[in-house]
Amino acid sequence: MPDSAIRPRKEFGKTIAADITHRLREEIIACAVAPGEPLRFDVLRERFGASFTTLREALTALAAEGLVDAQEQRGFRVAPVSRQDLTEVTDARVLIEVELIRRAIEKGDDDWEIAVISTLHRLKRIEQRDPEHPLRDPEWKIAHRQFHQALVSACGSATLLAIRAELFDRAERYRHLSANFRPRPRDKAGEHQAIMQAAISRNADLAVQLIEAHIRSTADNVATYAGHLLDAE
Amino acid sequence: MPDSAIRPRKEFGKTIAADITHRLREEIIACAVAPGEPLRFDVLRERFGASFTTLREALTALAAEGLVDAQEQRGFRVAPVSRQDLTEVTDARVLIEVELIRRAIEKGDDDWEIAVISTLHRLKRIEQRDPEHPLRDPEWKIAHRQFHQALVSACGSATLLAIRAELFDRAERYRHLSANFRPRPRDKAGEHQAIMQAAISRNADLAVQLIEAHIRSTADNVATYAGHLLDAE
DNA sequence: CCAGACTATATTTTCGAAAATCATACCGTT
DNA sequence: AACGGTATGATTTTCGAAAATATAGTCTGG
Repeated sequence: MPDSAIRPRKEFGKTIAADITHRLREEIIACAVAPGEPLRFDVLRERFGASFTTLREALTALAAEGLVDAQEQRGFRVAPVSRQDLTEVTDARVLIEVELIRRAIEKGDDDWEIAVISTLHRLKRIEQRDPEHPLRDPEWKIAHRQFHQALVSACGSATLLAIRAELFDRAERYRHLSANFRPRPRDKAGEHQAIMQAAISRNADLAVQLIEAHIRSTADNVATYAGHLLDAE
Repeated sequence: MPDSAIRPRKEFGKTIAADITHRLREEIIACAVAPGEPLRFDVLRERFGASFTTLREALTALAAEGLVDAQEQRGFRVAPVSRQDLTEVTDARVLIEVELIRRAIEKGDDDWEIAVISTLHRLKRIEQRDPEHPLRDPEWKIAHRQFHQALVSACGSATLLAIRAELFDRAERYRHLSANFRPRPRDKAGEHQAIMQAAISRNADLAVQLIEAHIRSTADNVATYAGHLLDAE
């Protein structure tokens, strides 16, 4: 018997819909389903083993996050990618992340410092273990996400954190898009280390400068190595 | 086809789910259903004449917008209100709106100027007609929303405009919350006029200053006159 | 009288059939 | 051949019954 018969069906949420939302989100971010590709119910039904309405609920939630494009009466598709969208997501991320890092540095307590340091430590450990293709490693992705999350977690605004998280996901999809074409990842480890140090030493201006450069250079990389995918269609 | 001619079930969207999403959103913003109130399917079913799954889809969409609170396996409820949430929404609005007004002033073309002027004109006309309780007048609400939308529409970022729209809705719910207790609206007409003039004359710094004051004073008003509703639970 | 287990009821969540809608191919006419 | 309309098949959307889960109420043993 395959896993689905033995393993619990709901891994990430209490409801099947929430679980499928989570799984499909990860697949879209990882570009396991191509941008712009139609999401037909027959296919999804077989893949996720859920019914029409449950899938519909998941797709509706992802549409609100900007990862899925709902075309009324004509179904859903994976949100398309474009240079314009990449630019918008990048600019929005800079605007919000810069503000949040300032607030976090101002408000962060001991627990925040510990979270920043420990998440970076885990990230570096994973990078040491397998320094080749970080985006292919699910553990690296989680650790990377958690480090950036930890940096701003003390900002004091759940509202802005939620918006930041959505934008992070949308940006991560672009990183995956270019991962297959990028010859070699640049020195992210050093950048993360520098950001952490600036944050912990409460040097807000420096941290802001580093974060902005980090975000923008990632986006530039995507535009360079996945440009052909952004122009087509 | 004949059904829609007699009694159009779908007013705002092509699908029933999208229509209910829209109608329920307006009801929540207008505080026709109280913050924190449970949204039970029996009740919604009778009220909107739709089935479980269709309602579920609408509630999921509104949960993603922050107007509904989804409690897994325990149904949905109208998103609660609090001082903390009001502060977060206000701060987030200032952060984003200030940036967007700057971009709009920089990029806005003739069409933008026309949109700003004409939406303000309509707003003032409605205010002249019935200057008493603007928030009770659906037309005023729409015109007010459209004026503020027009101001930033030329910013060039659909992504940030969508985020801004969500925050605007969440803030509008707080305005409605305090509307019943506020003795008399302050001089909004004058503020709108001043914002428009600053924008059209491309005085970005002044426009930013006025917008921020506009947003914050509205929030202060809510905190003053609806404070008792924010502390209770 | 209380804590915990059990039962009954209320409510949410999920399912697959059925209705509605869209896309395509076909046909007849000009 | 080009065009417009229509039938056909594919796909989405909606429905209400059925399953799963939570909540309230009851009972029992201590």
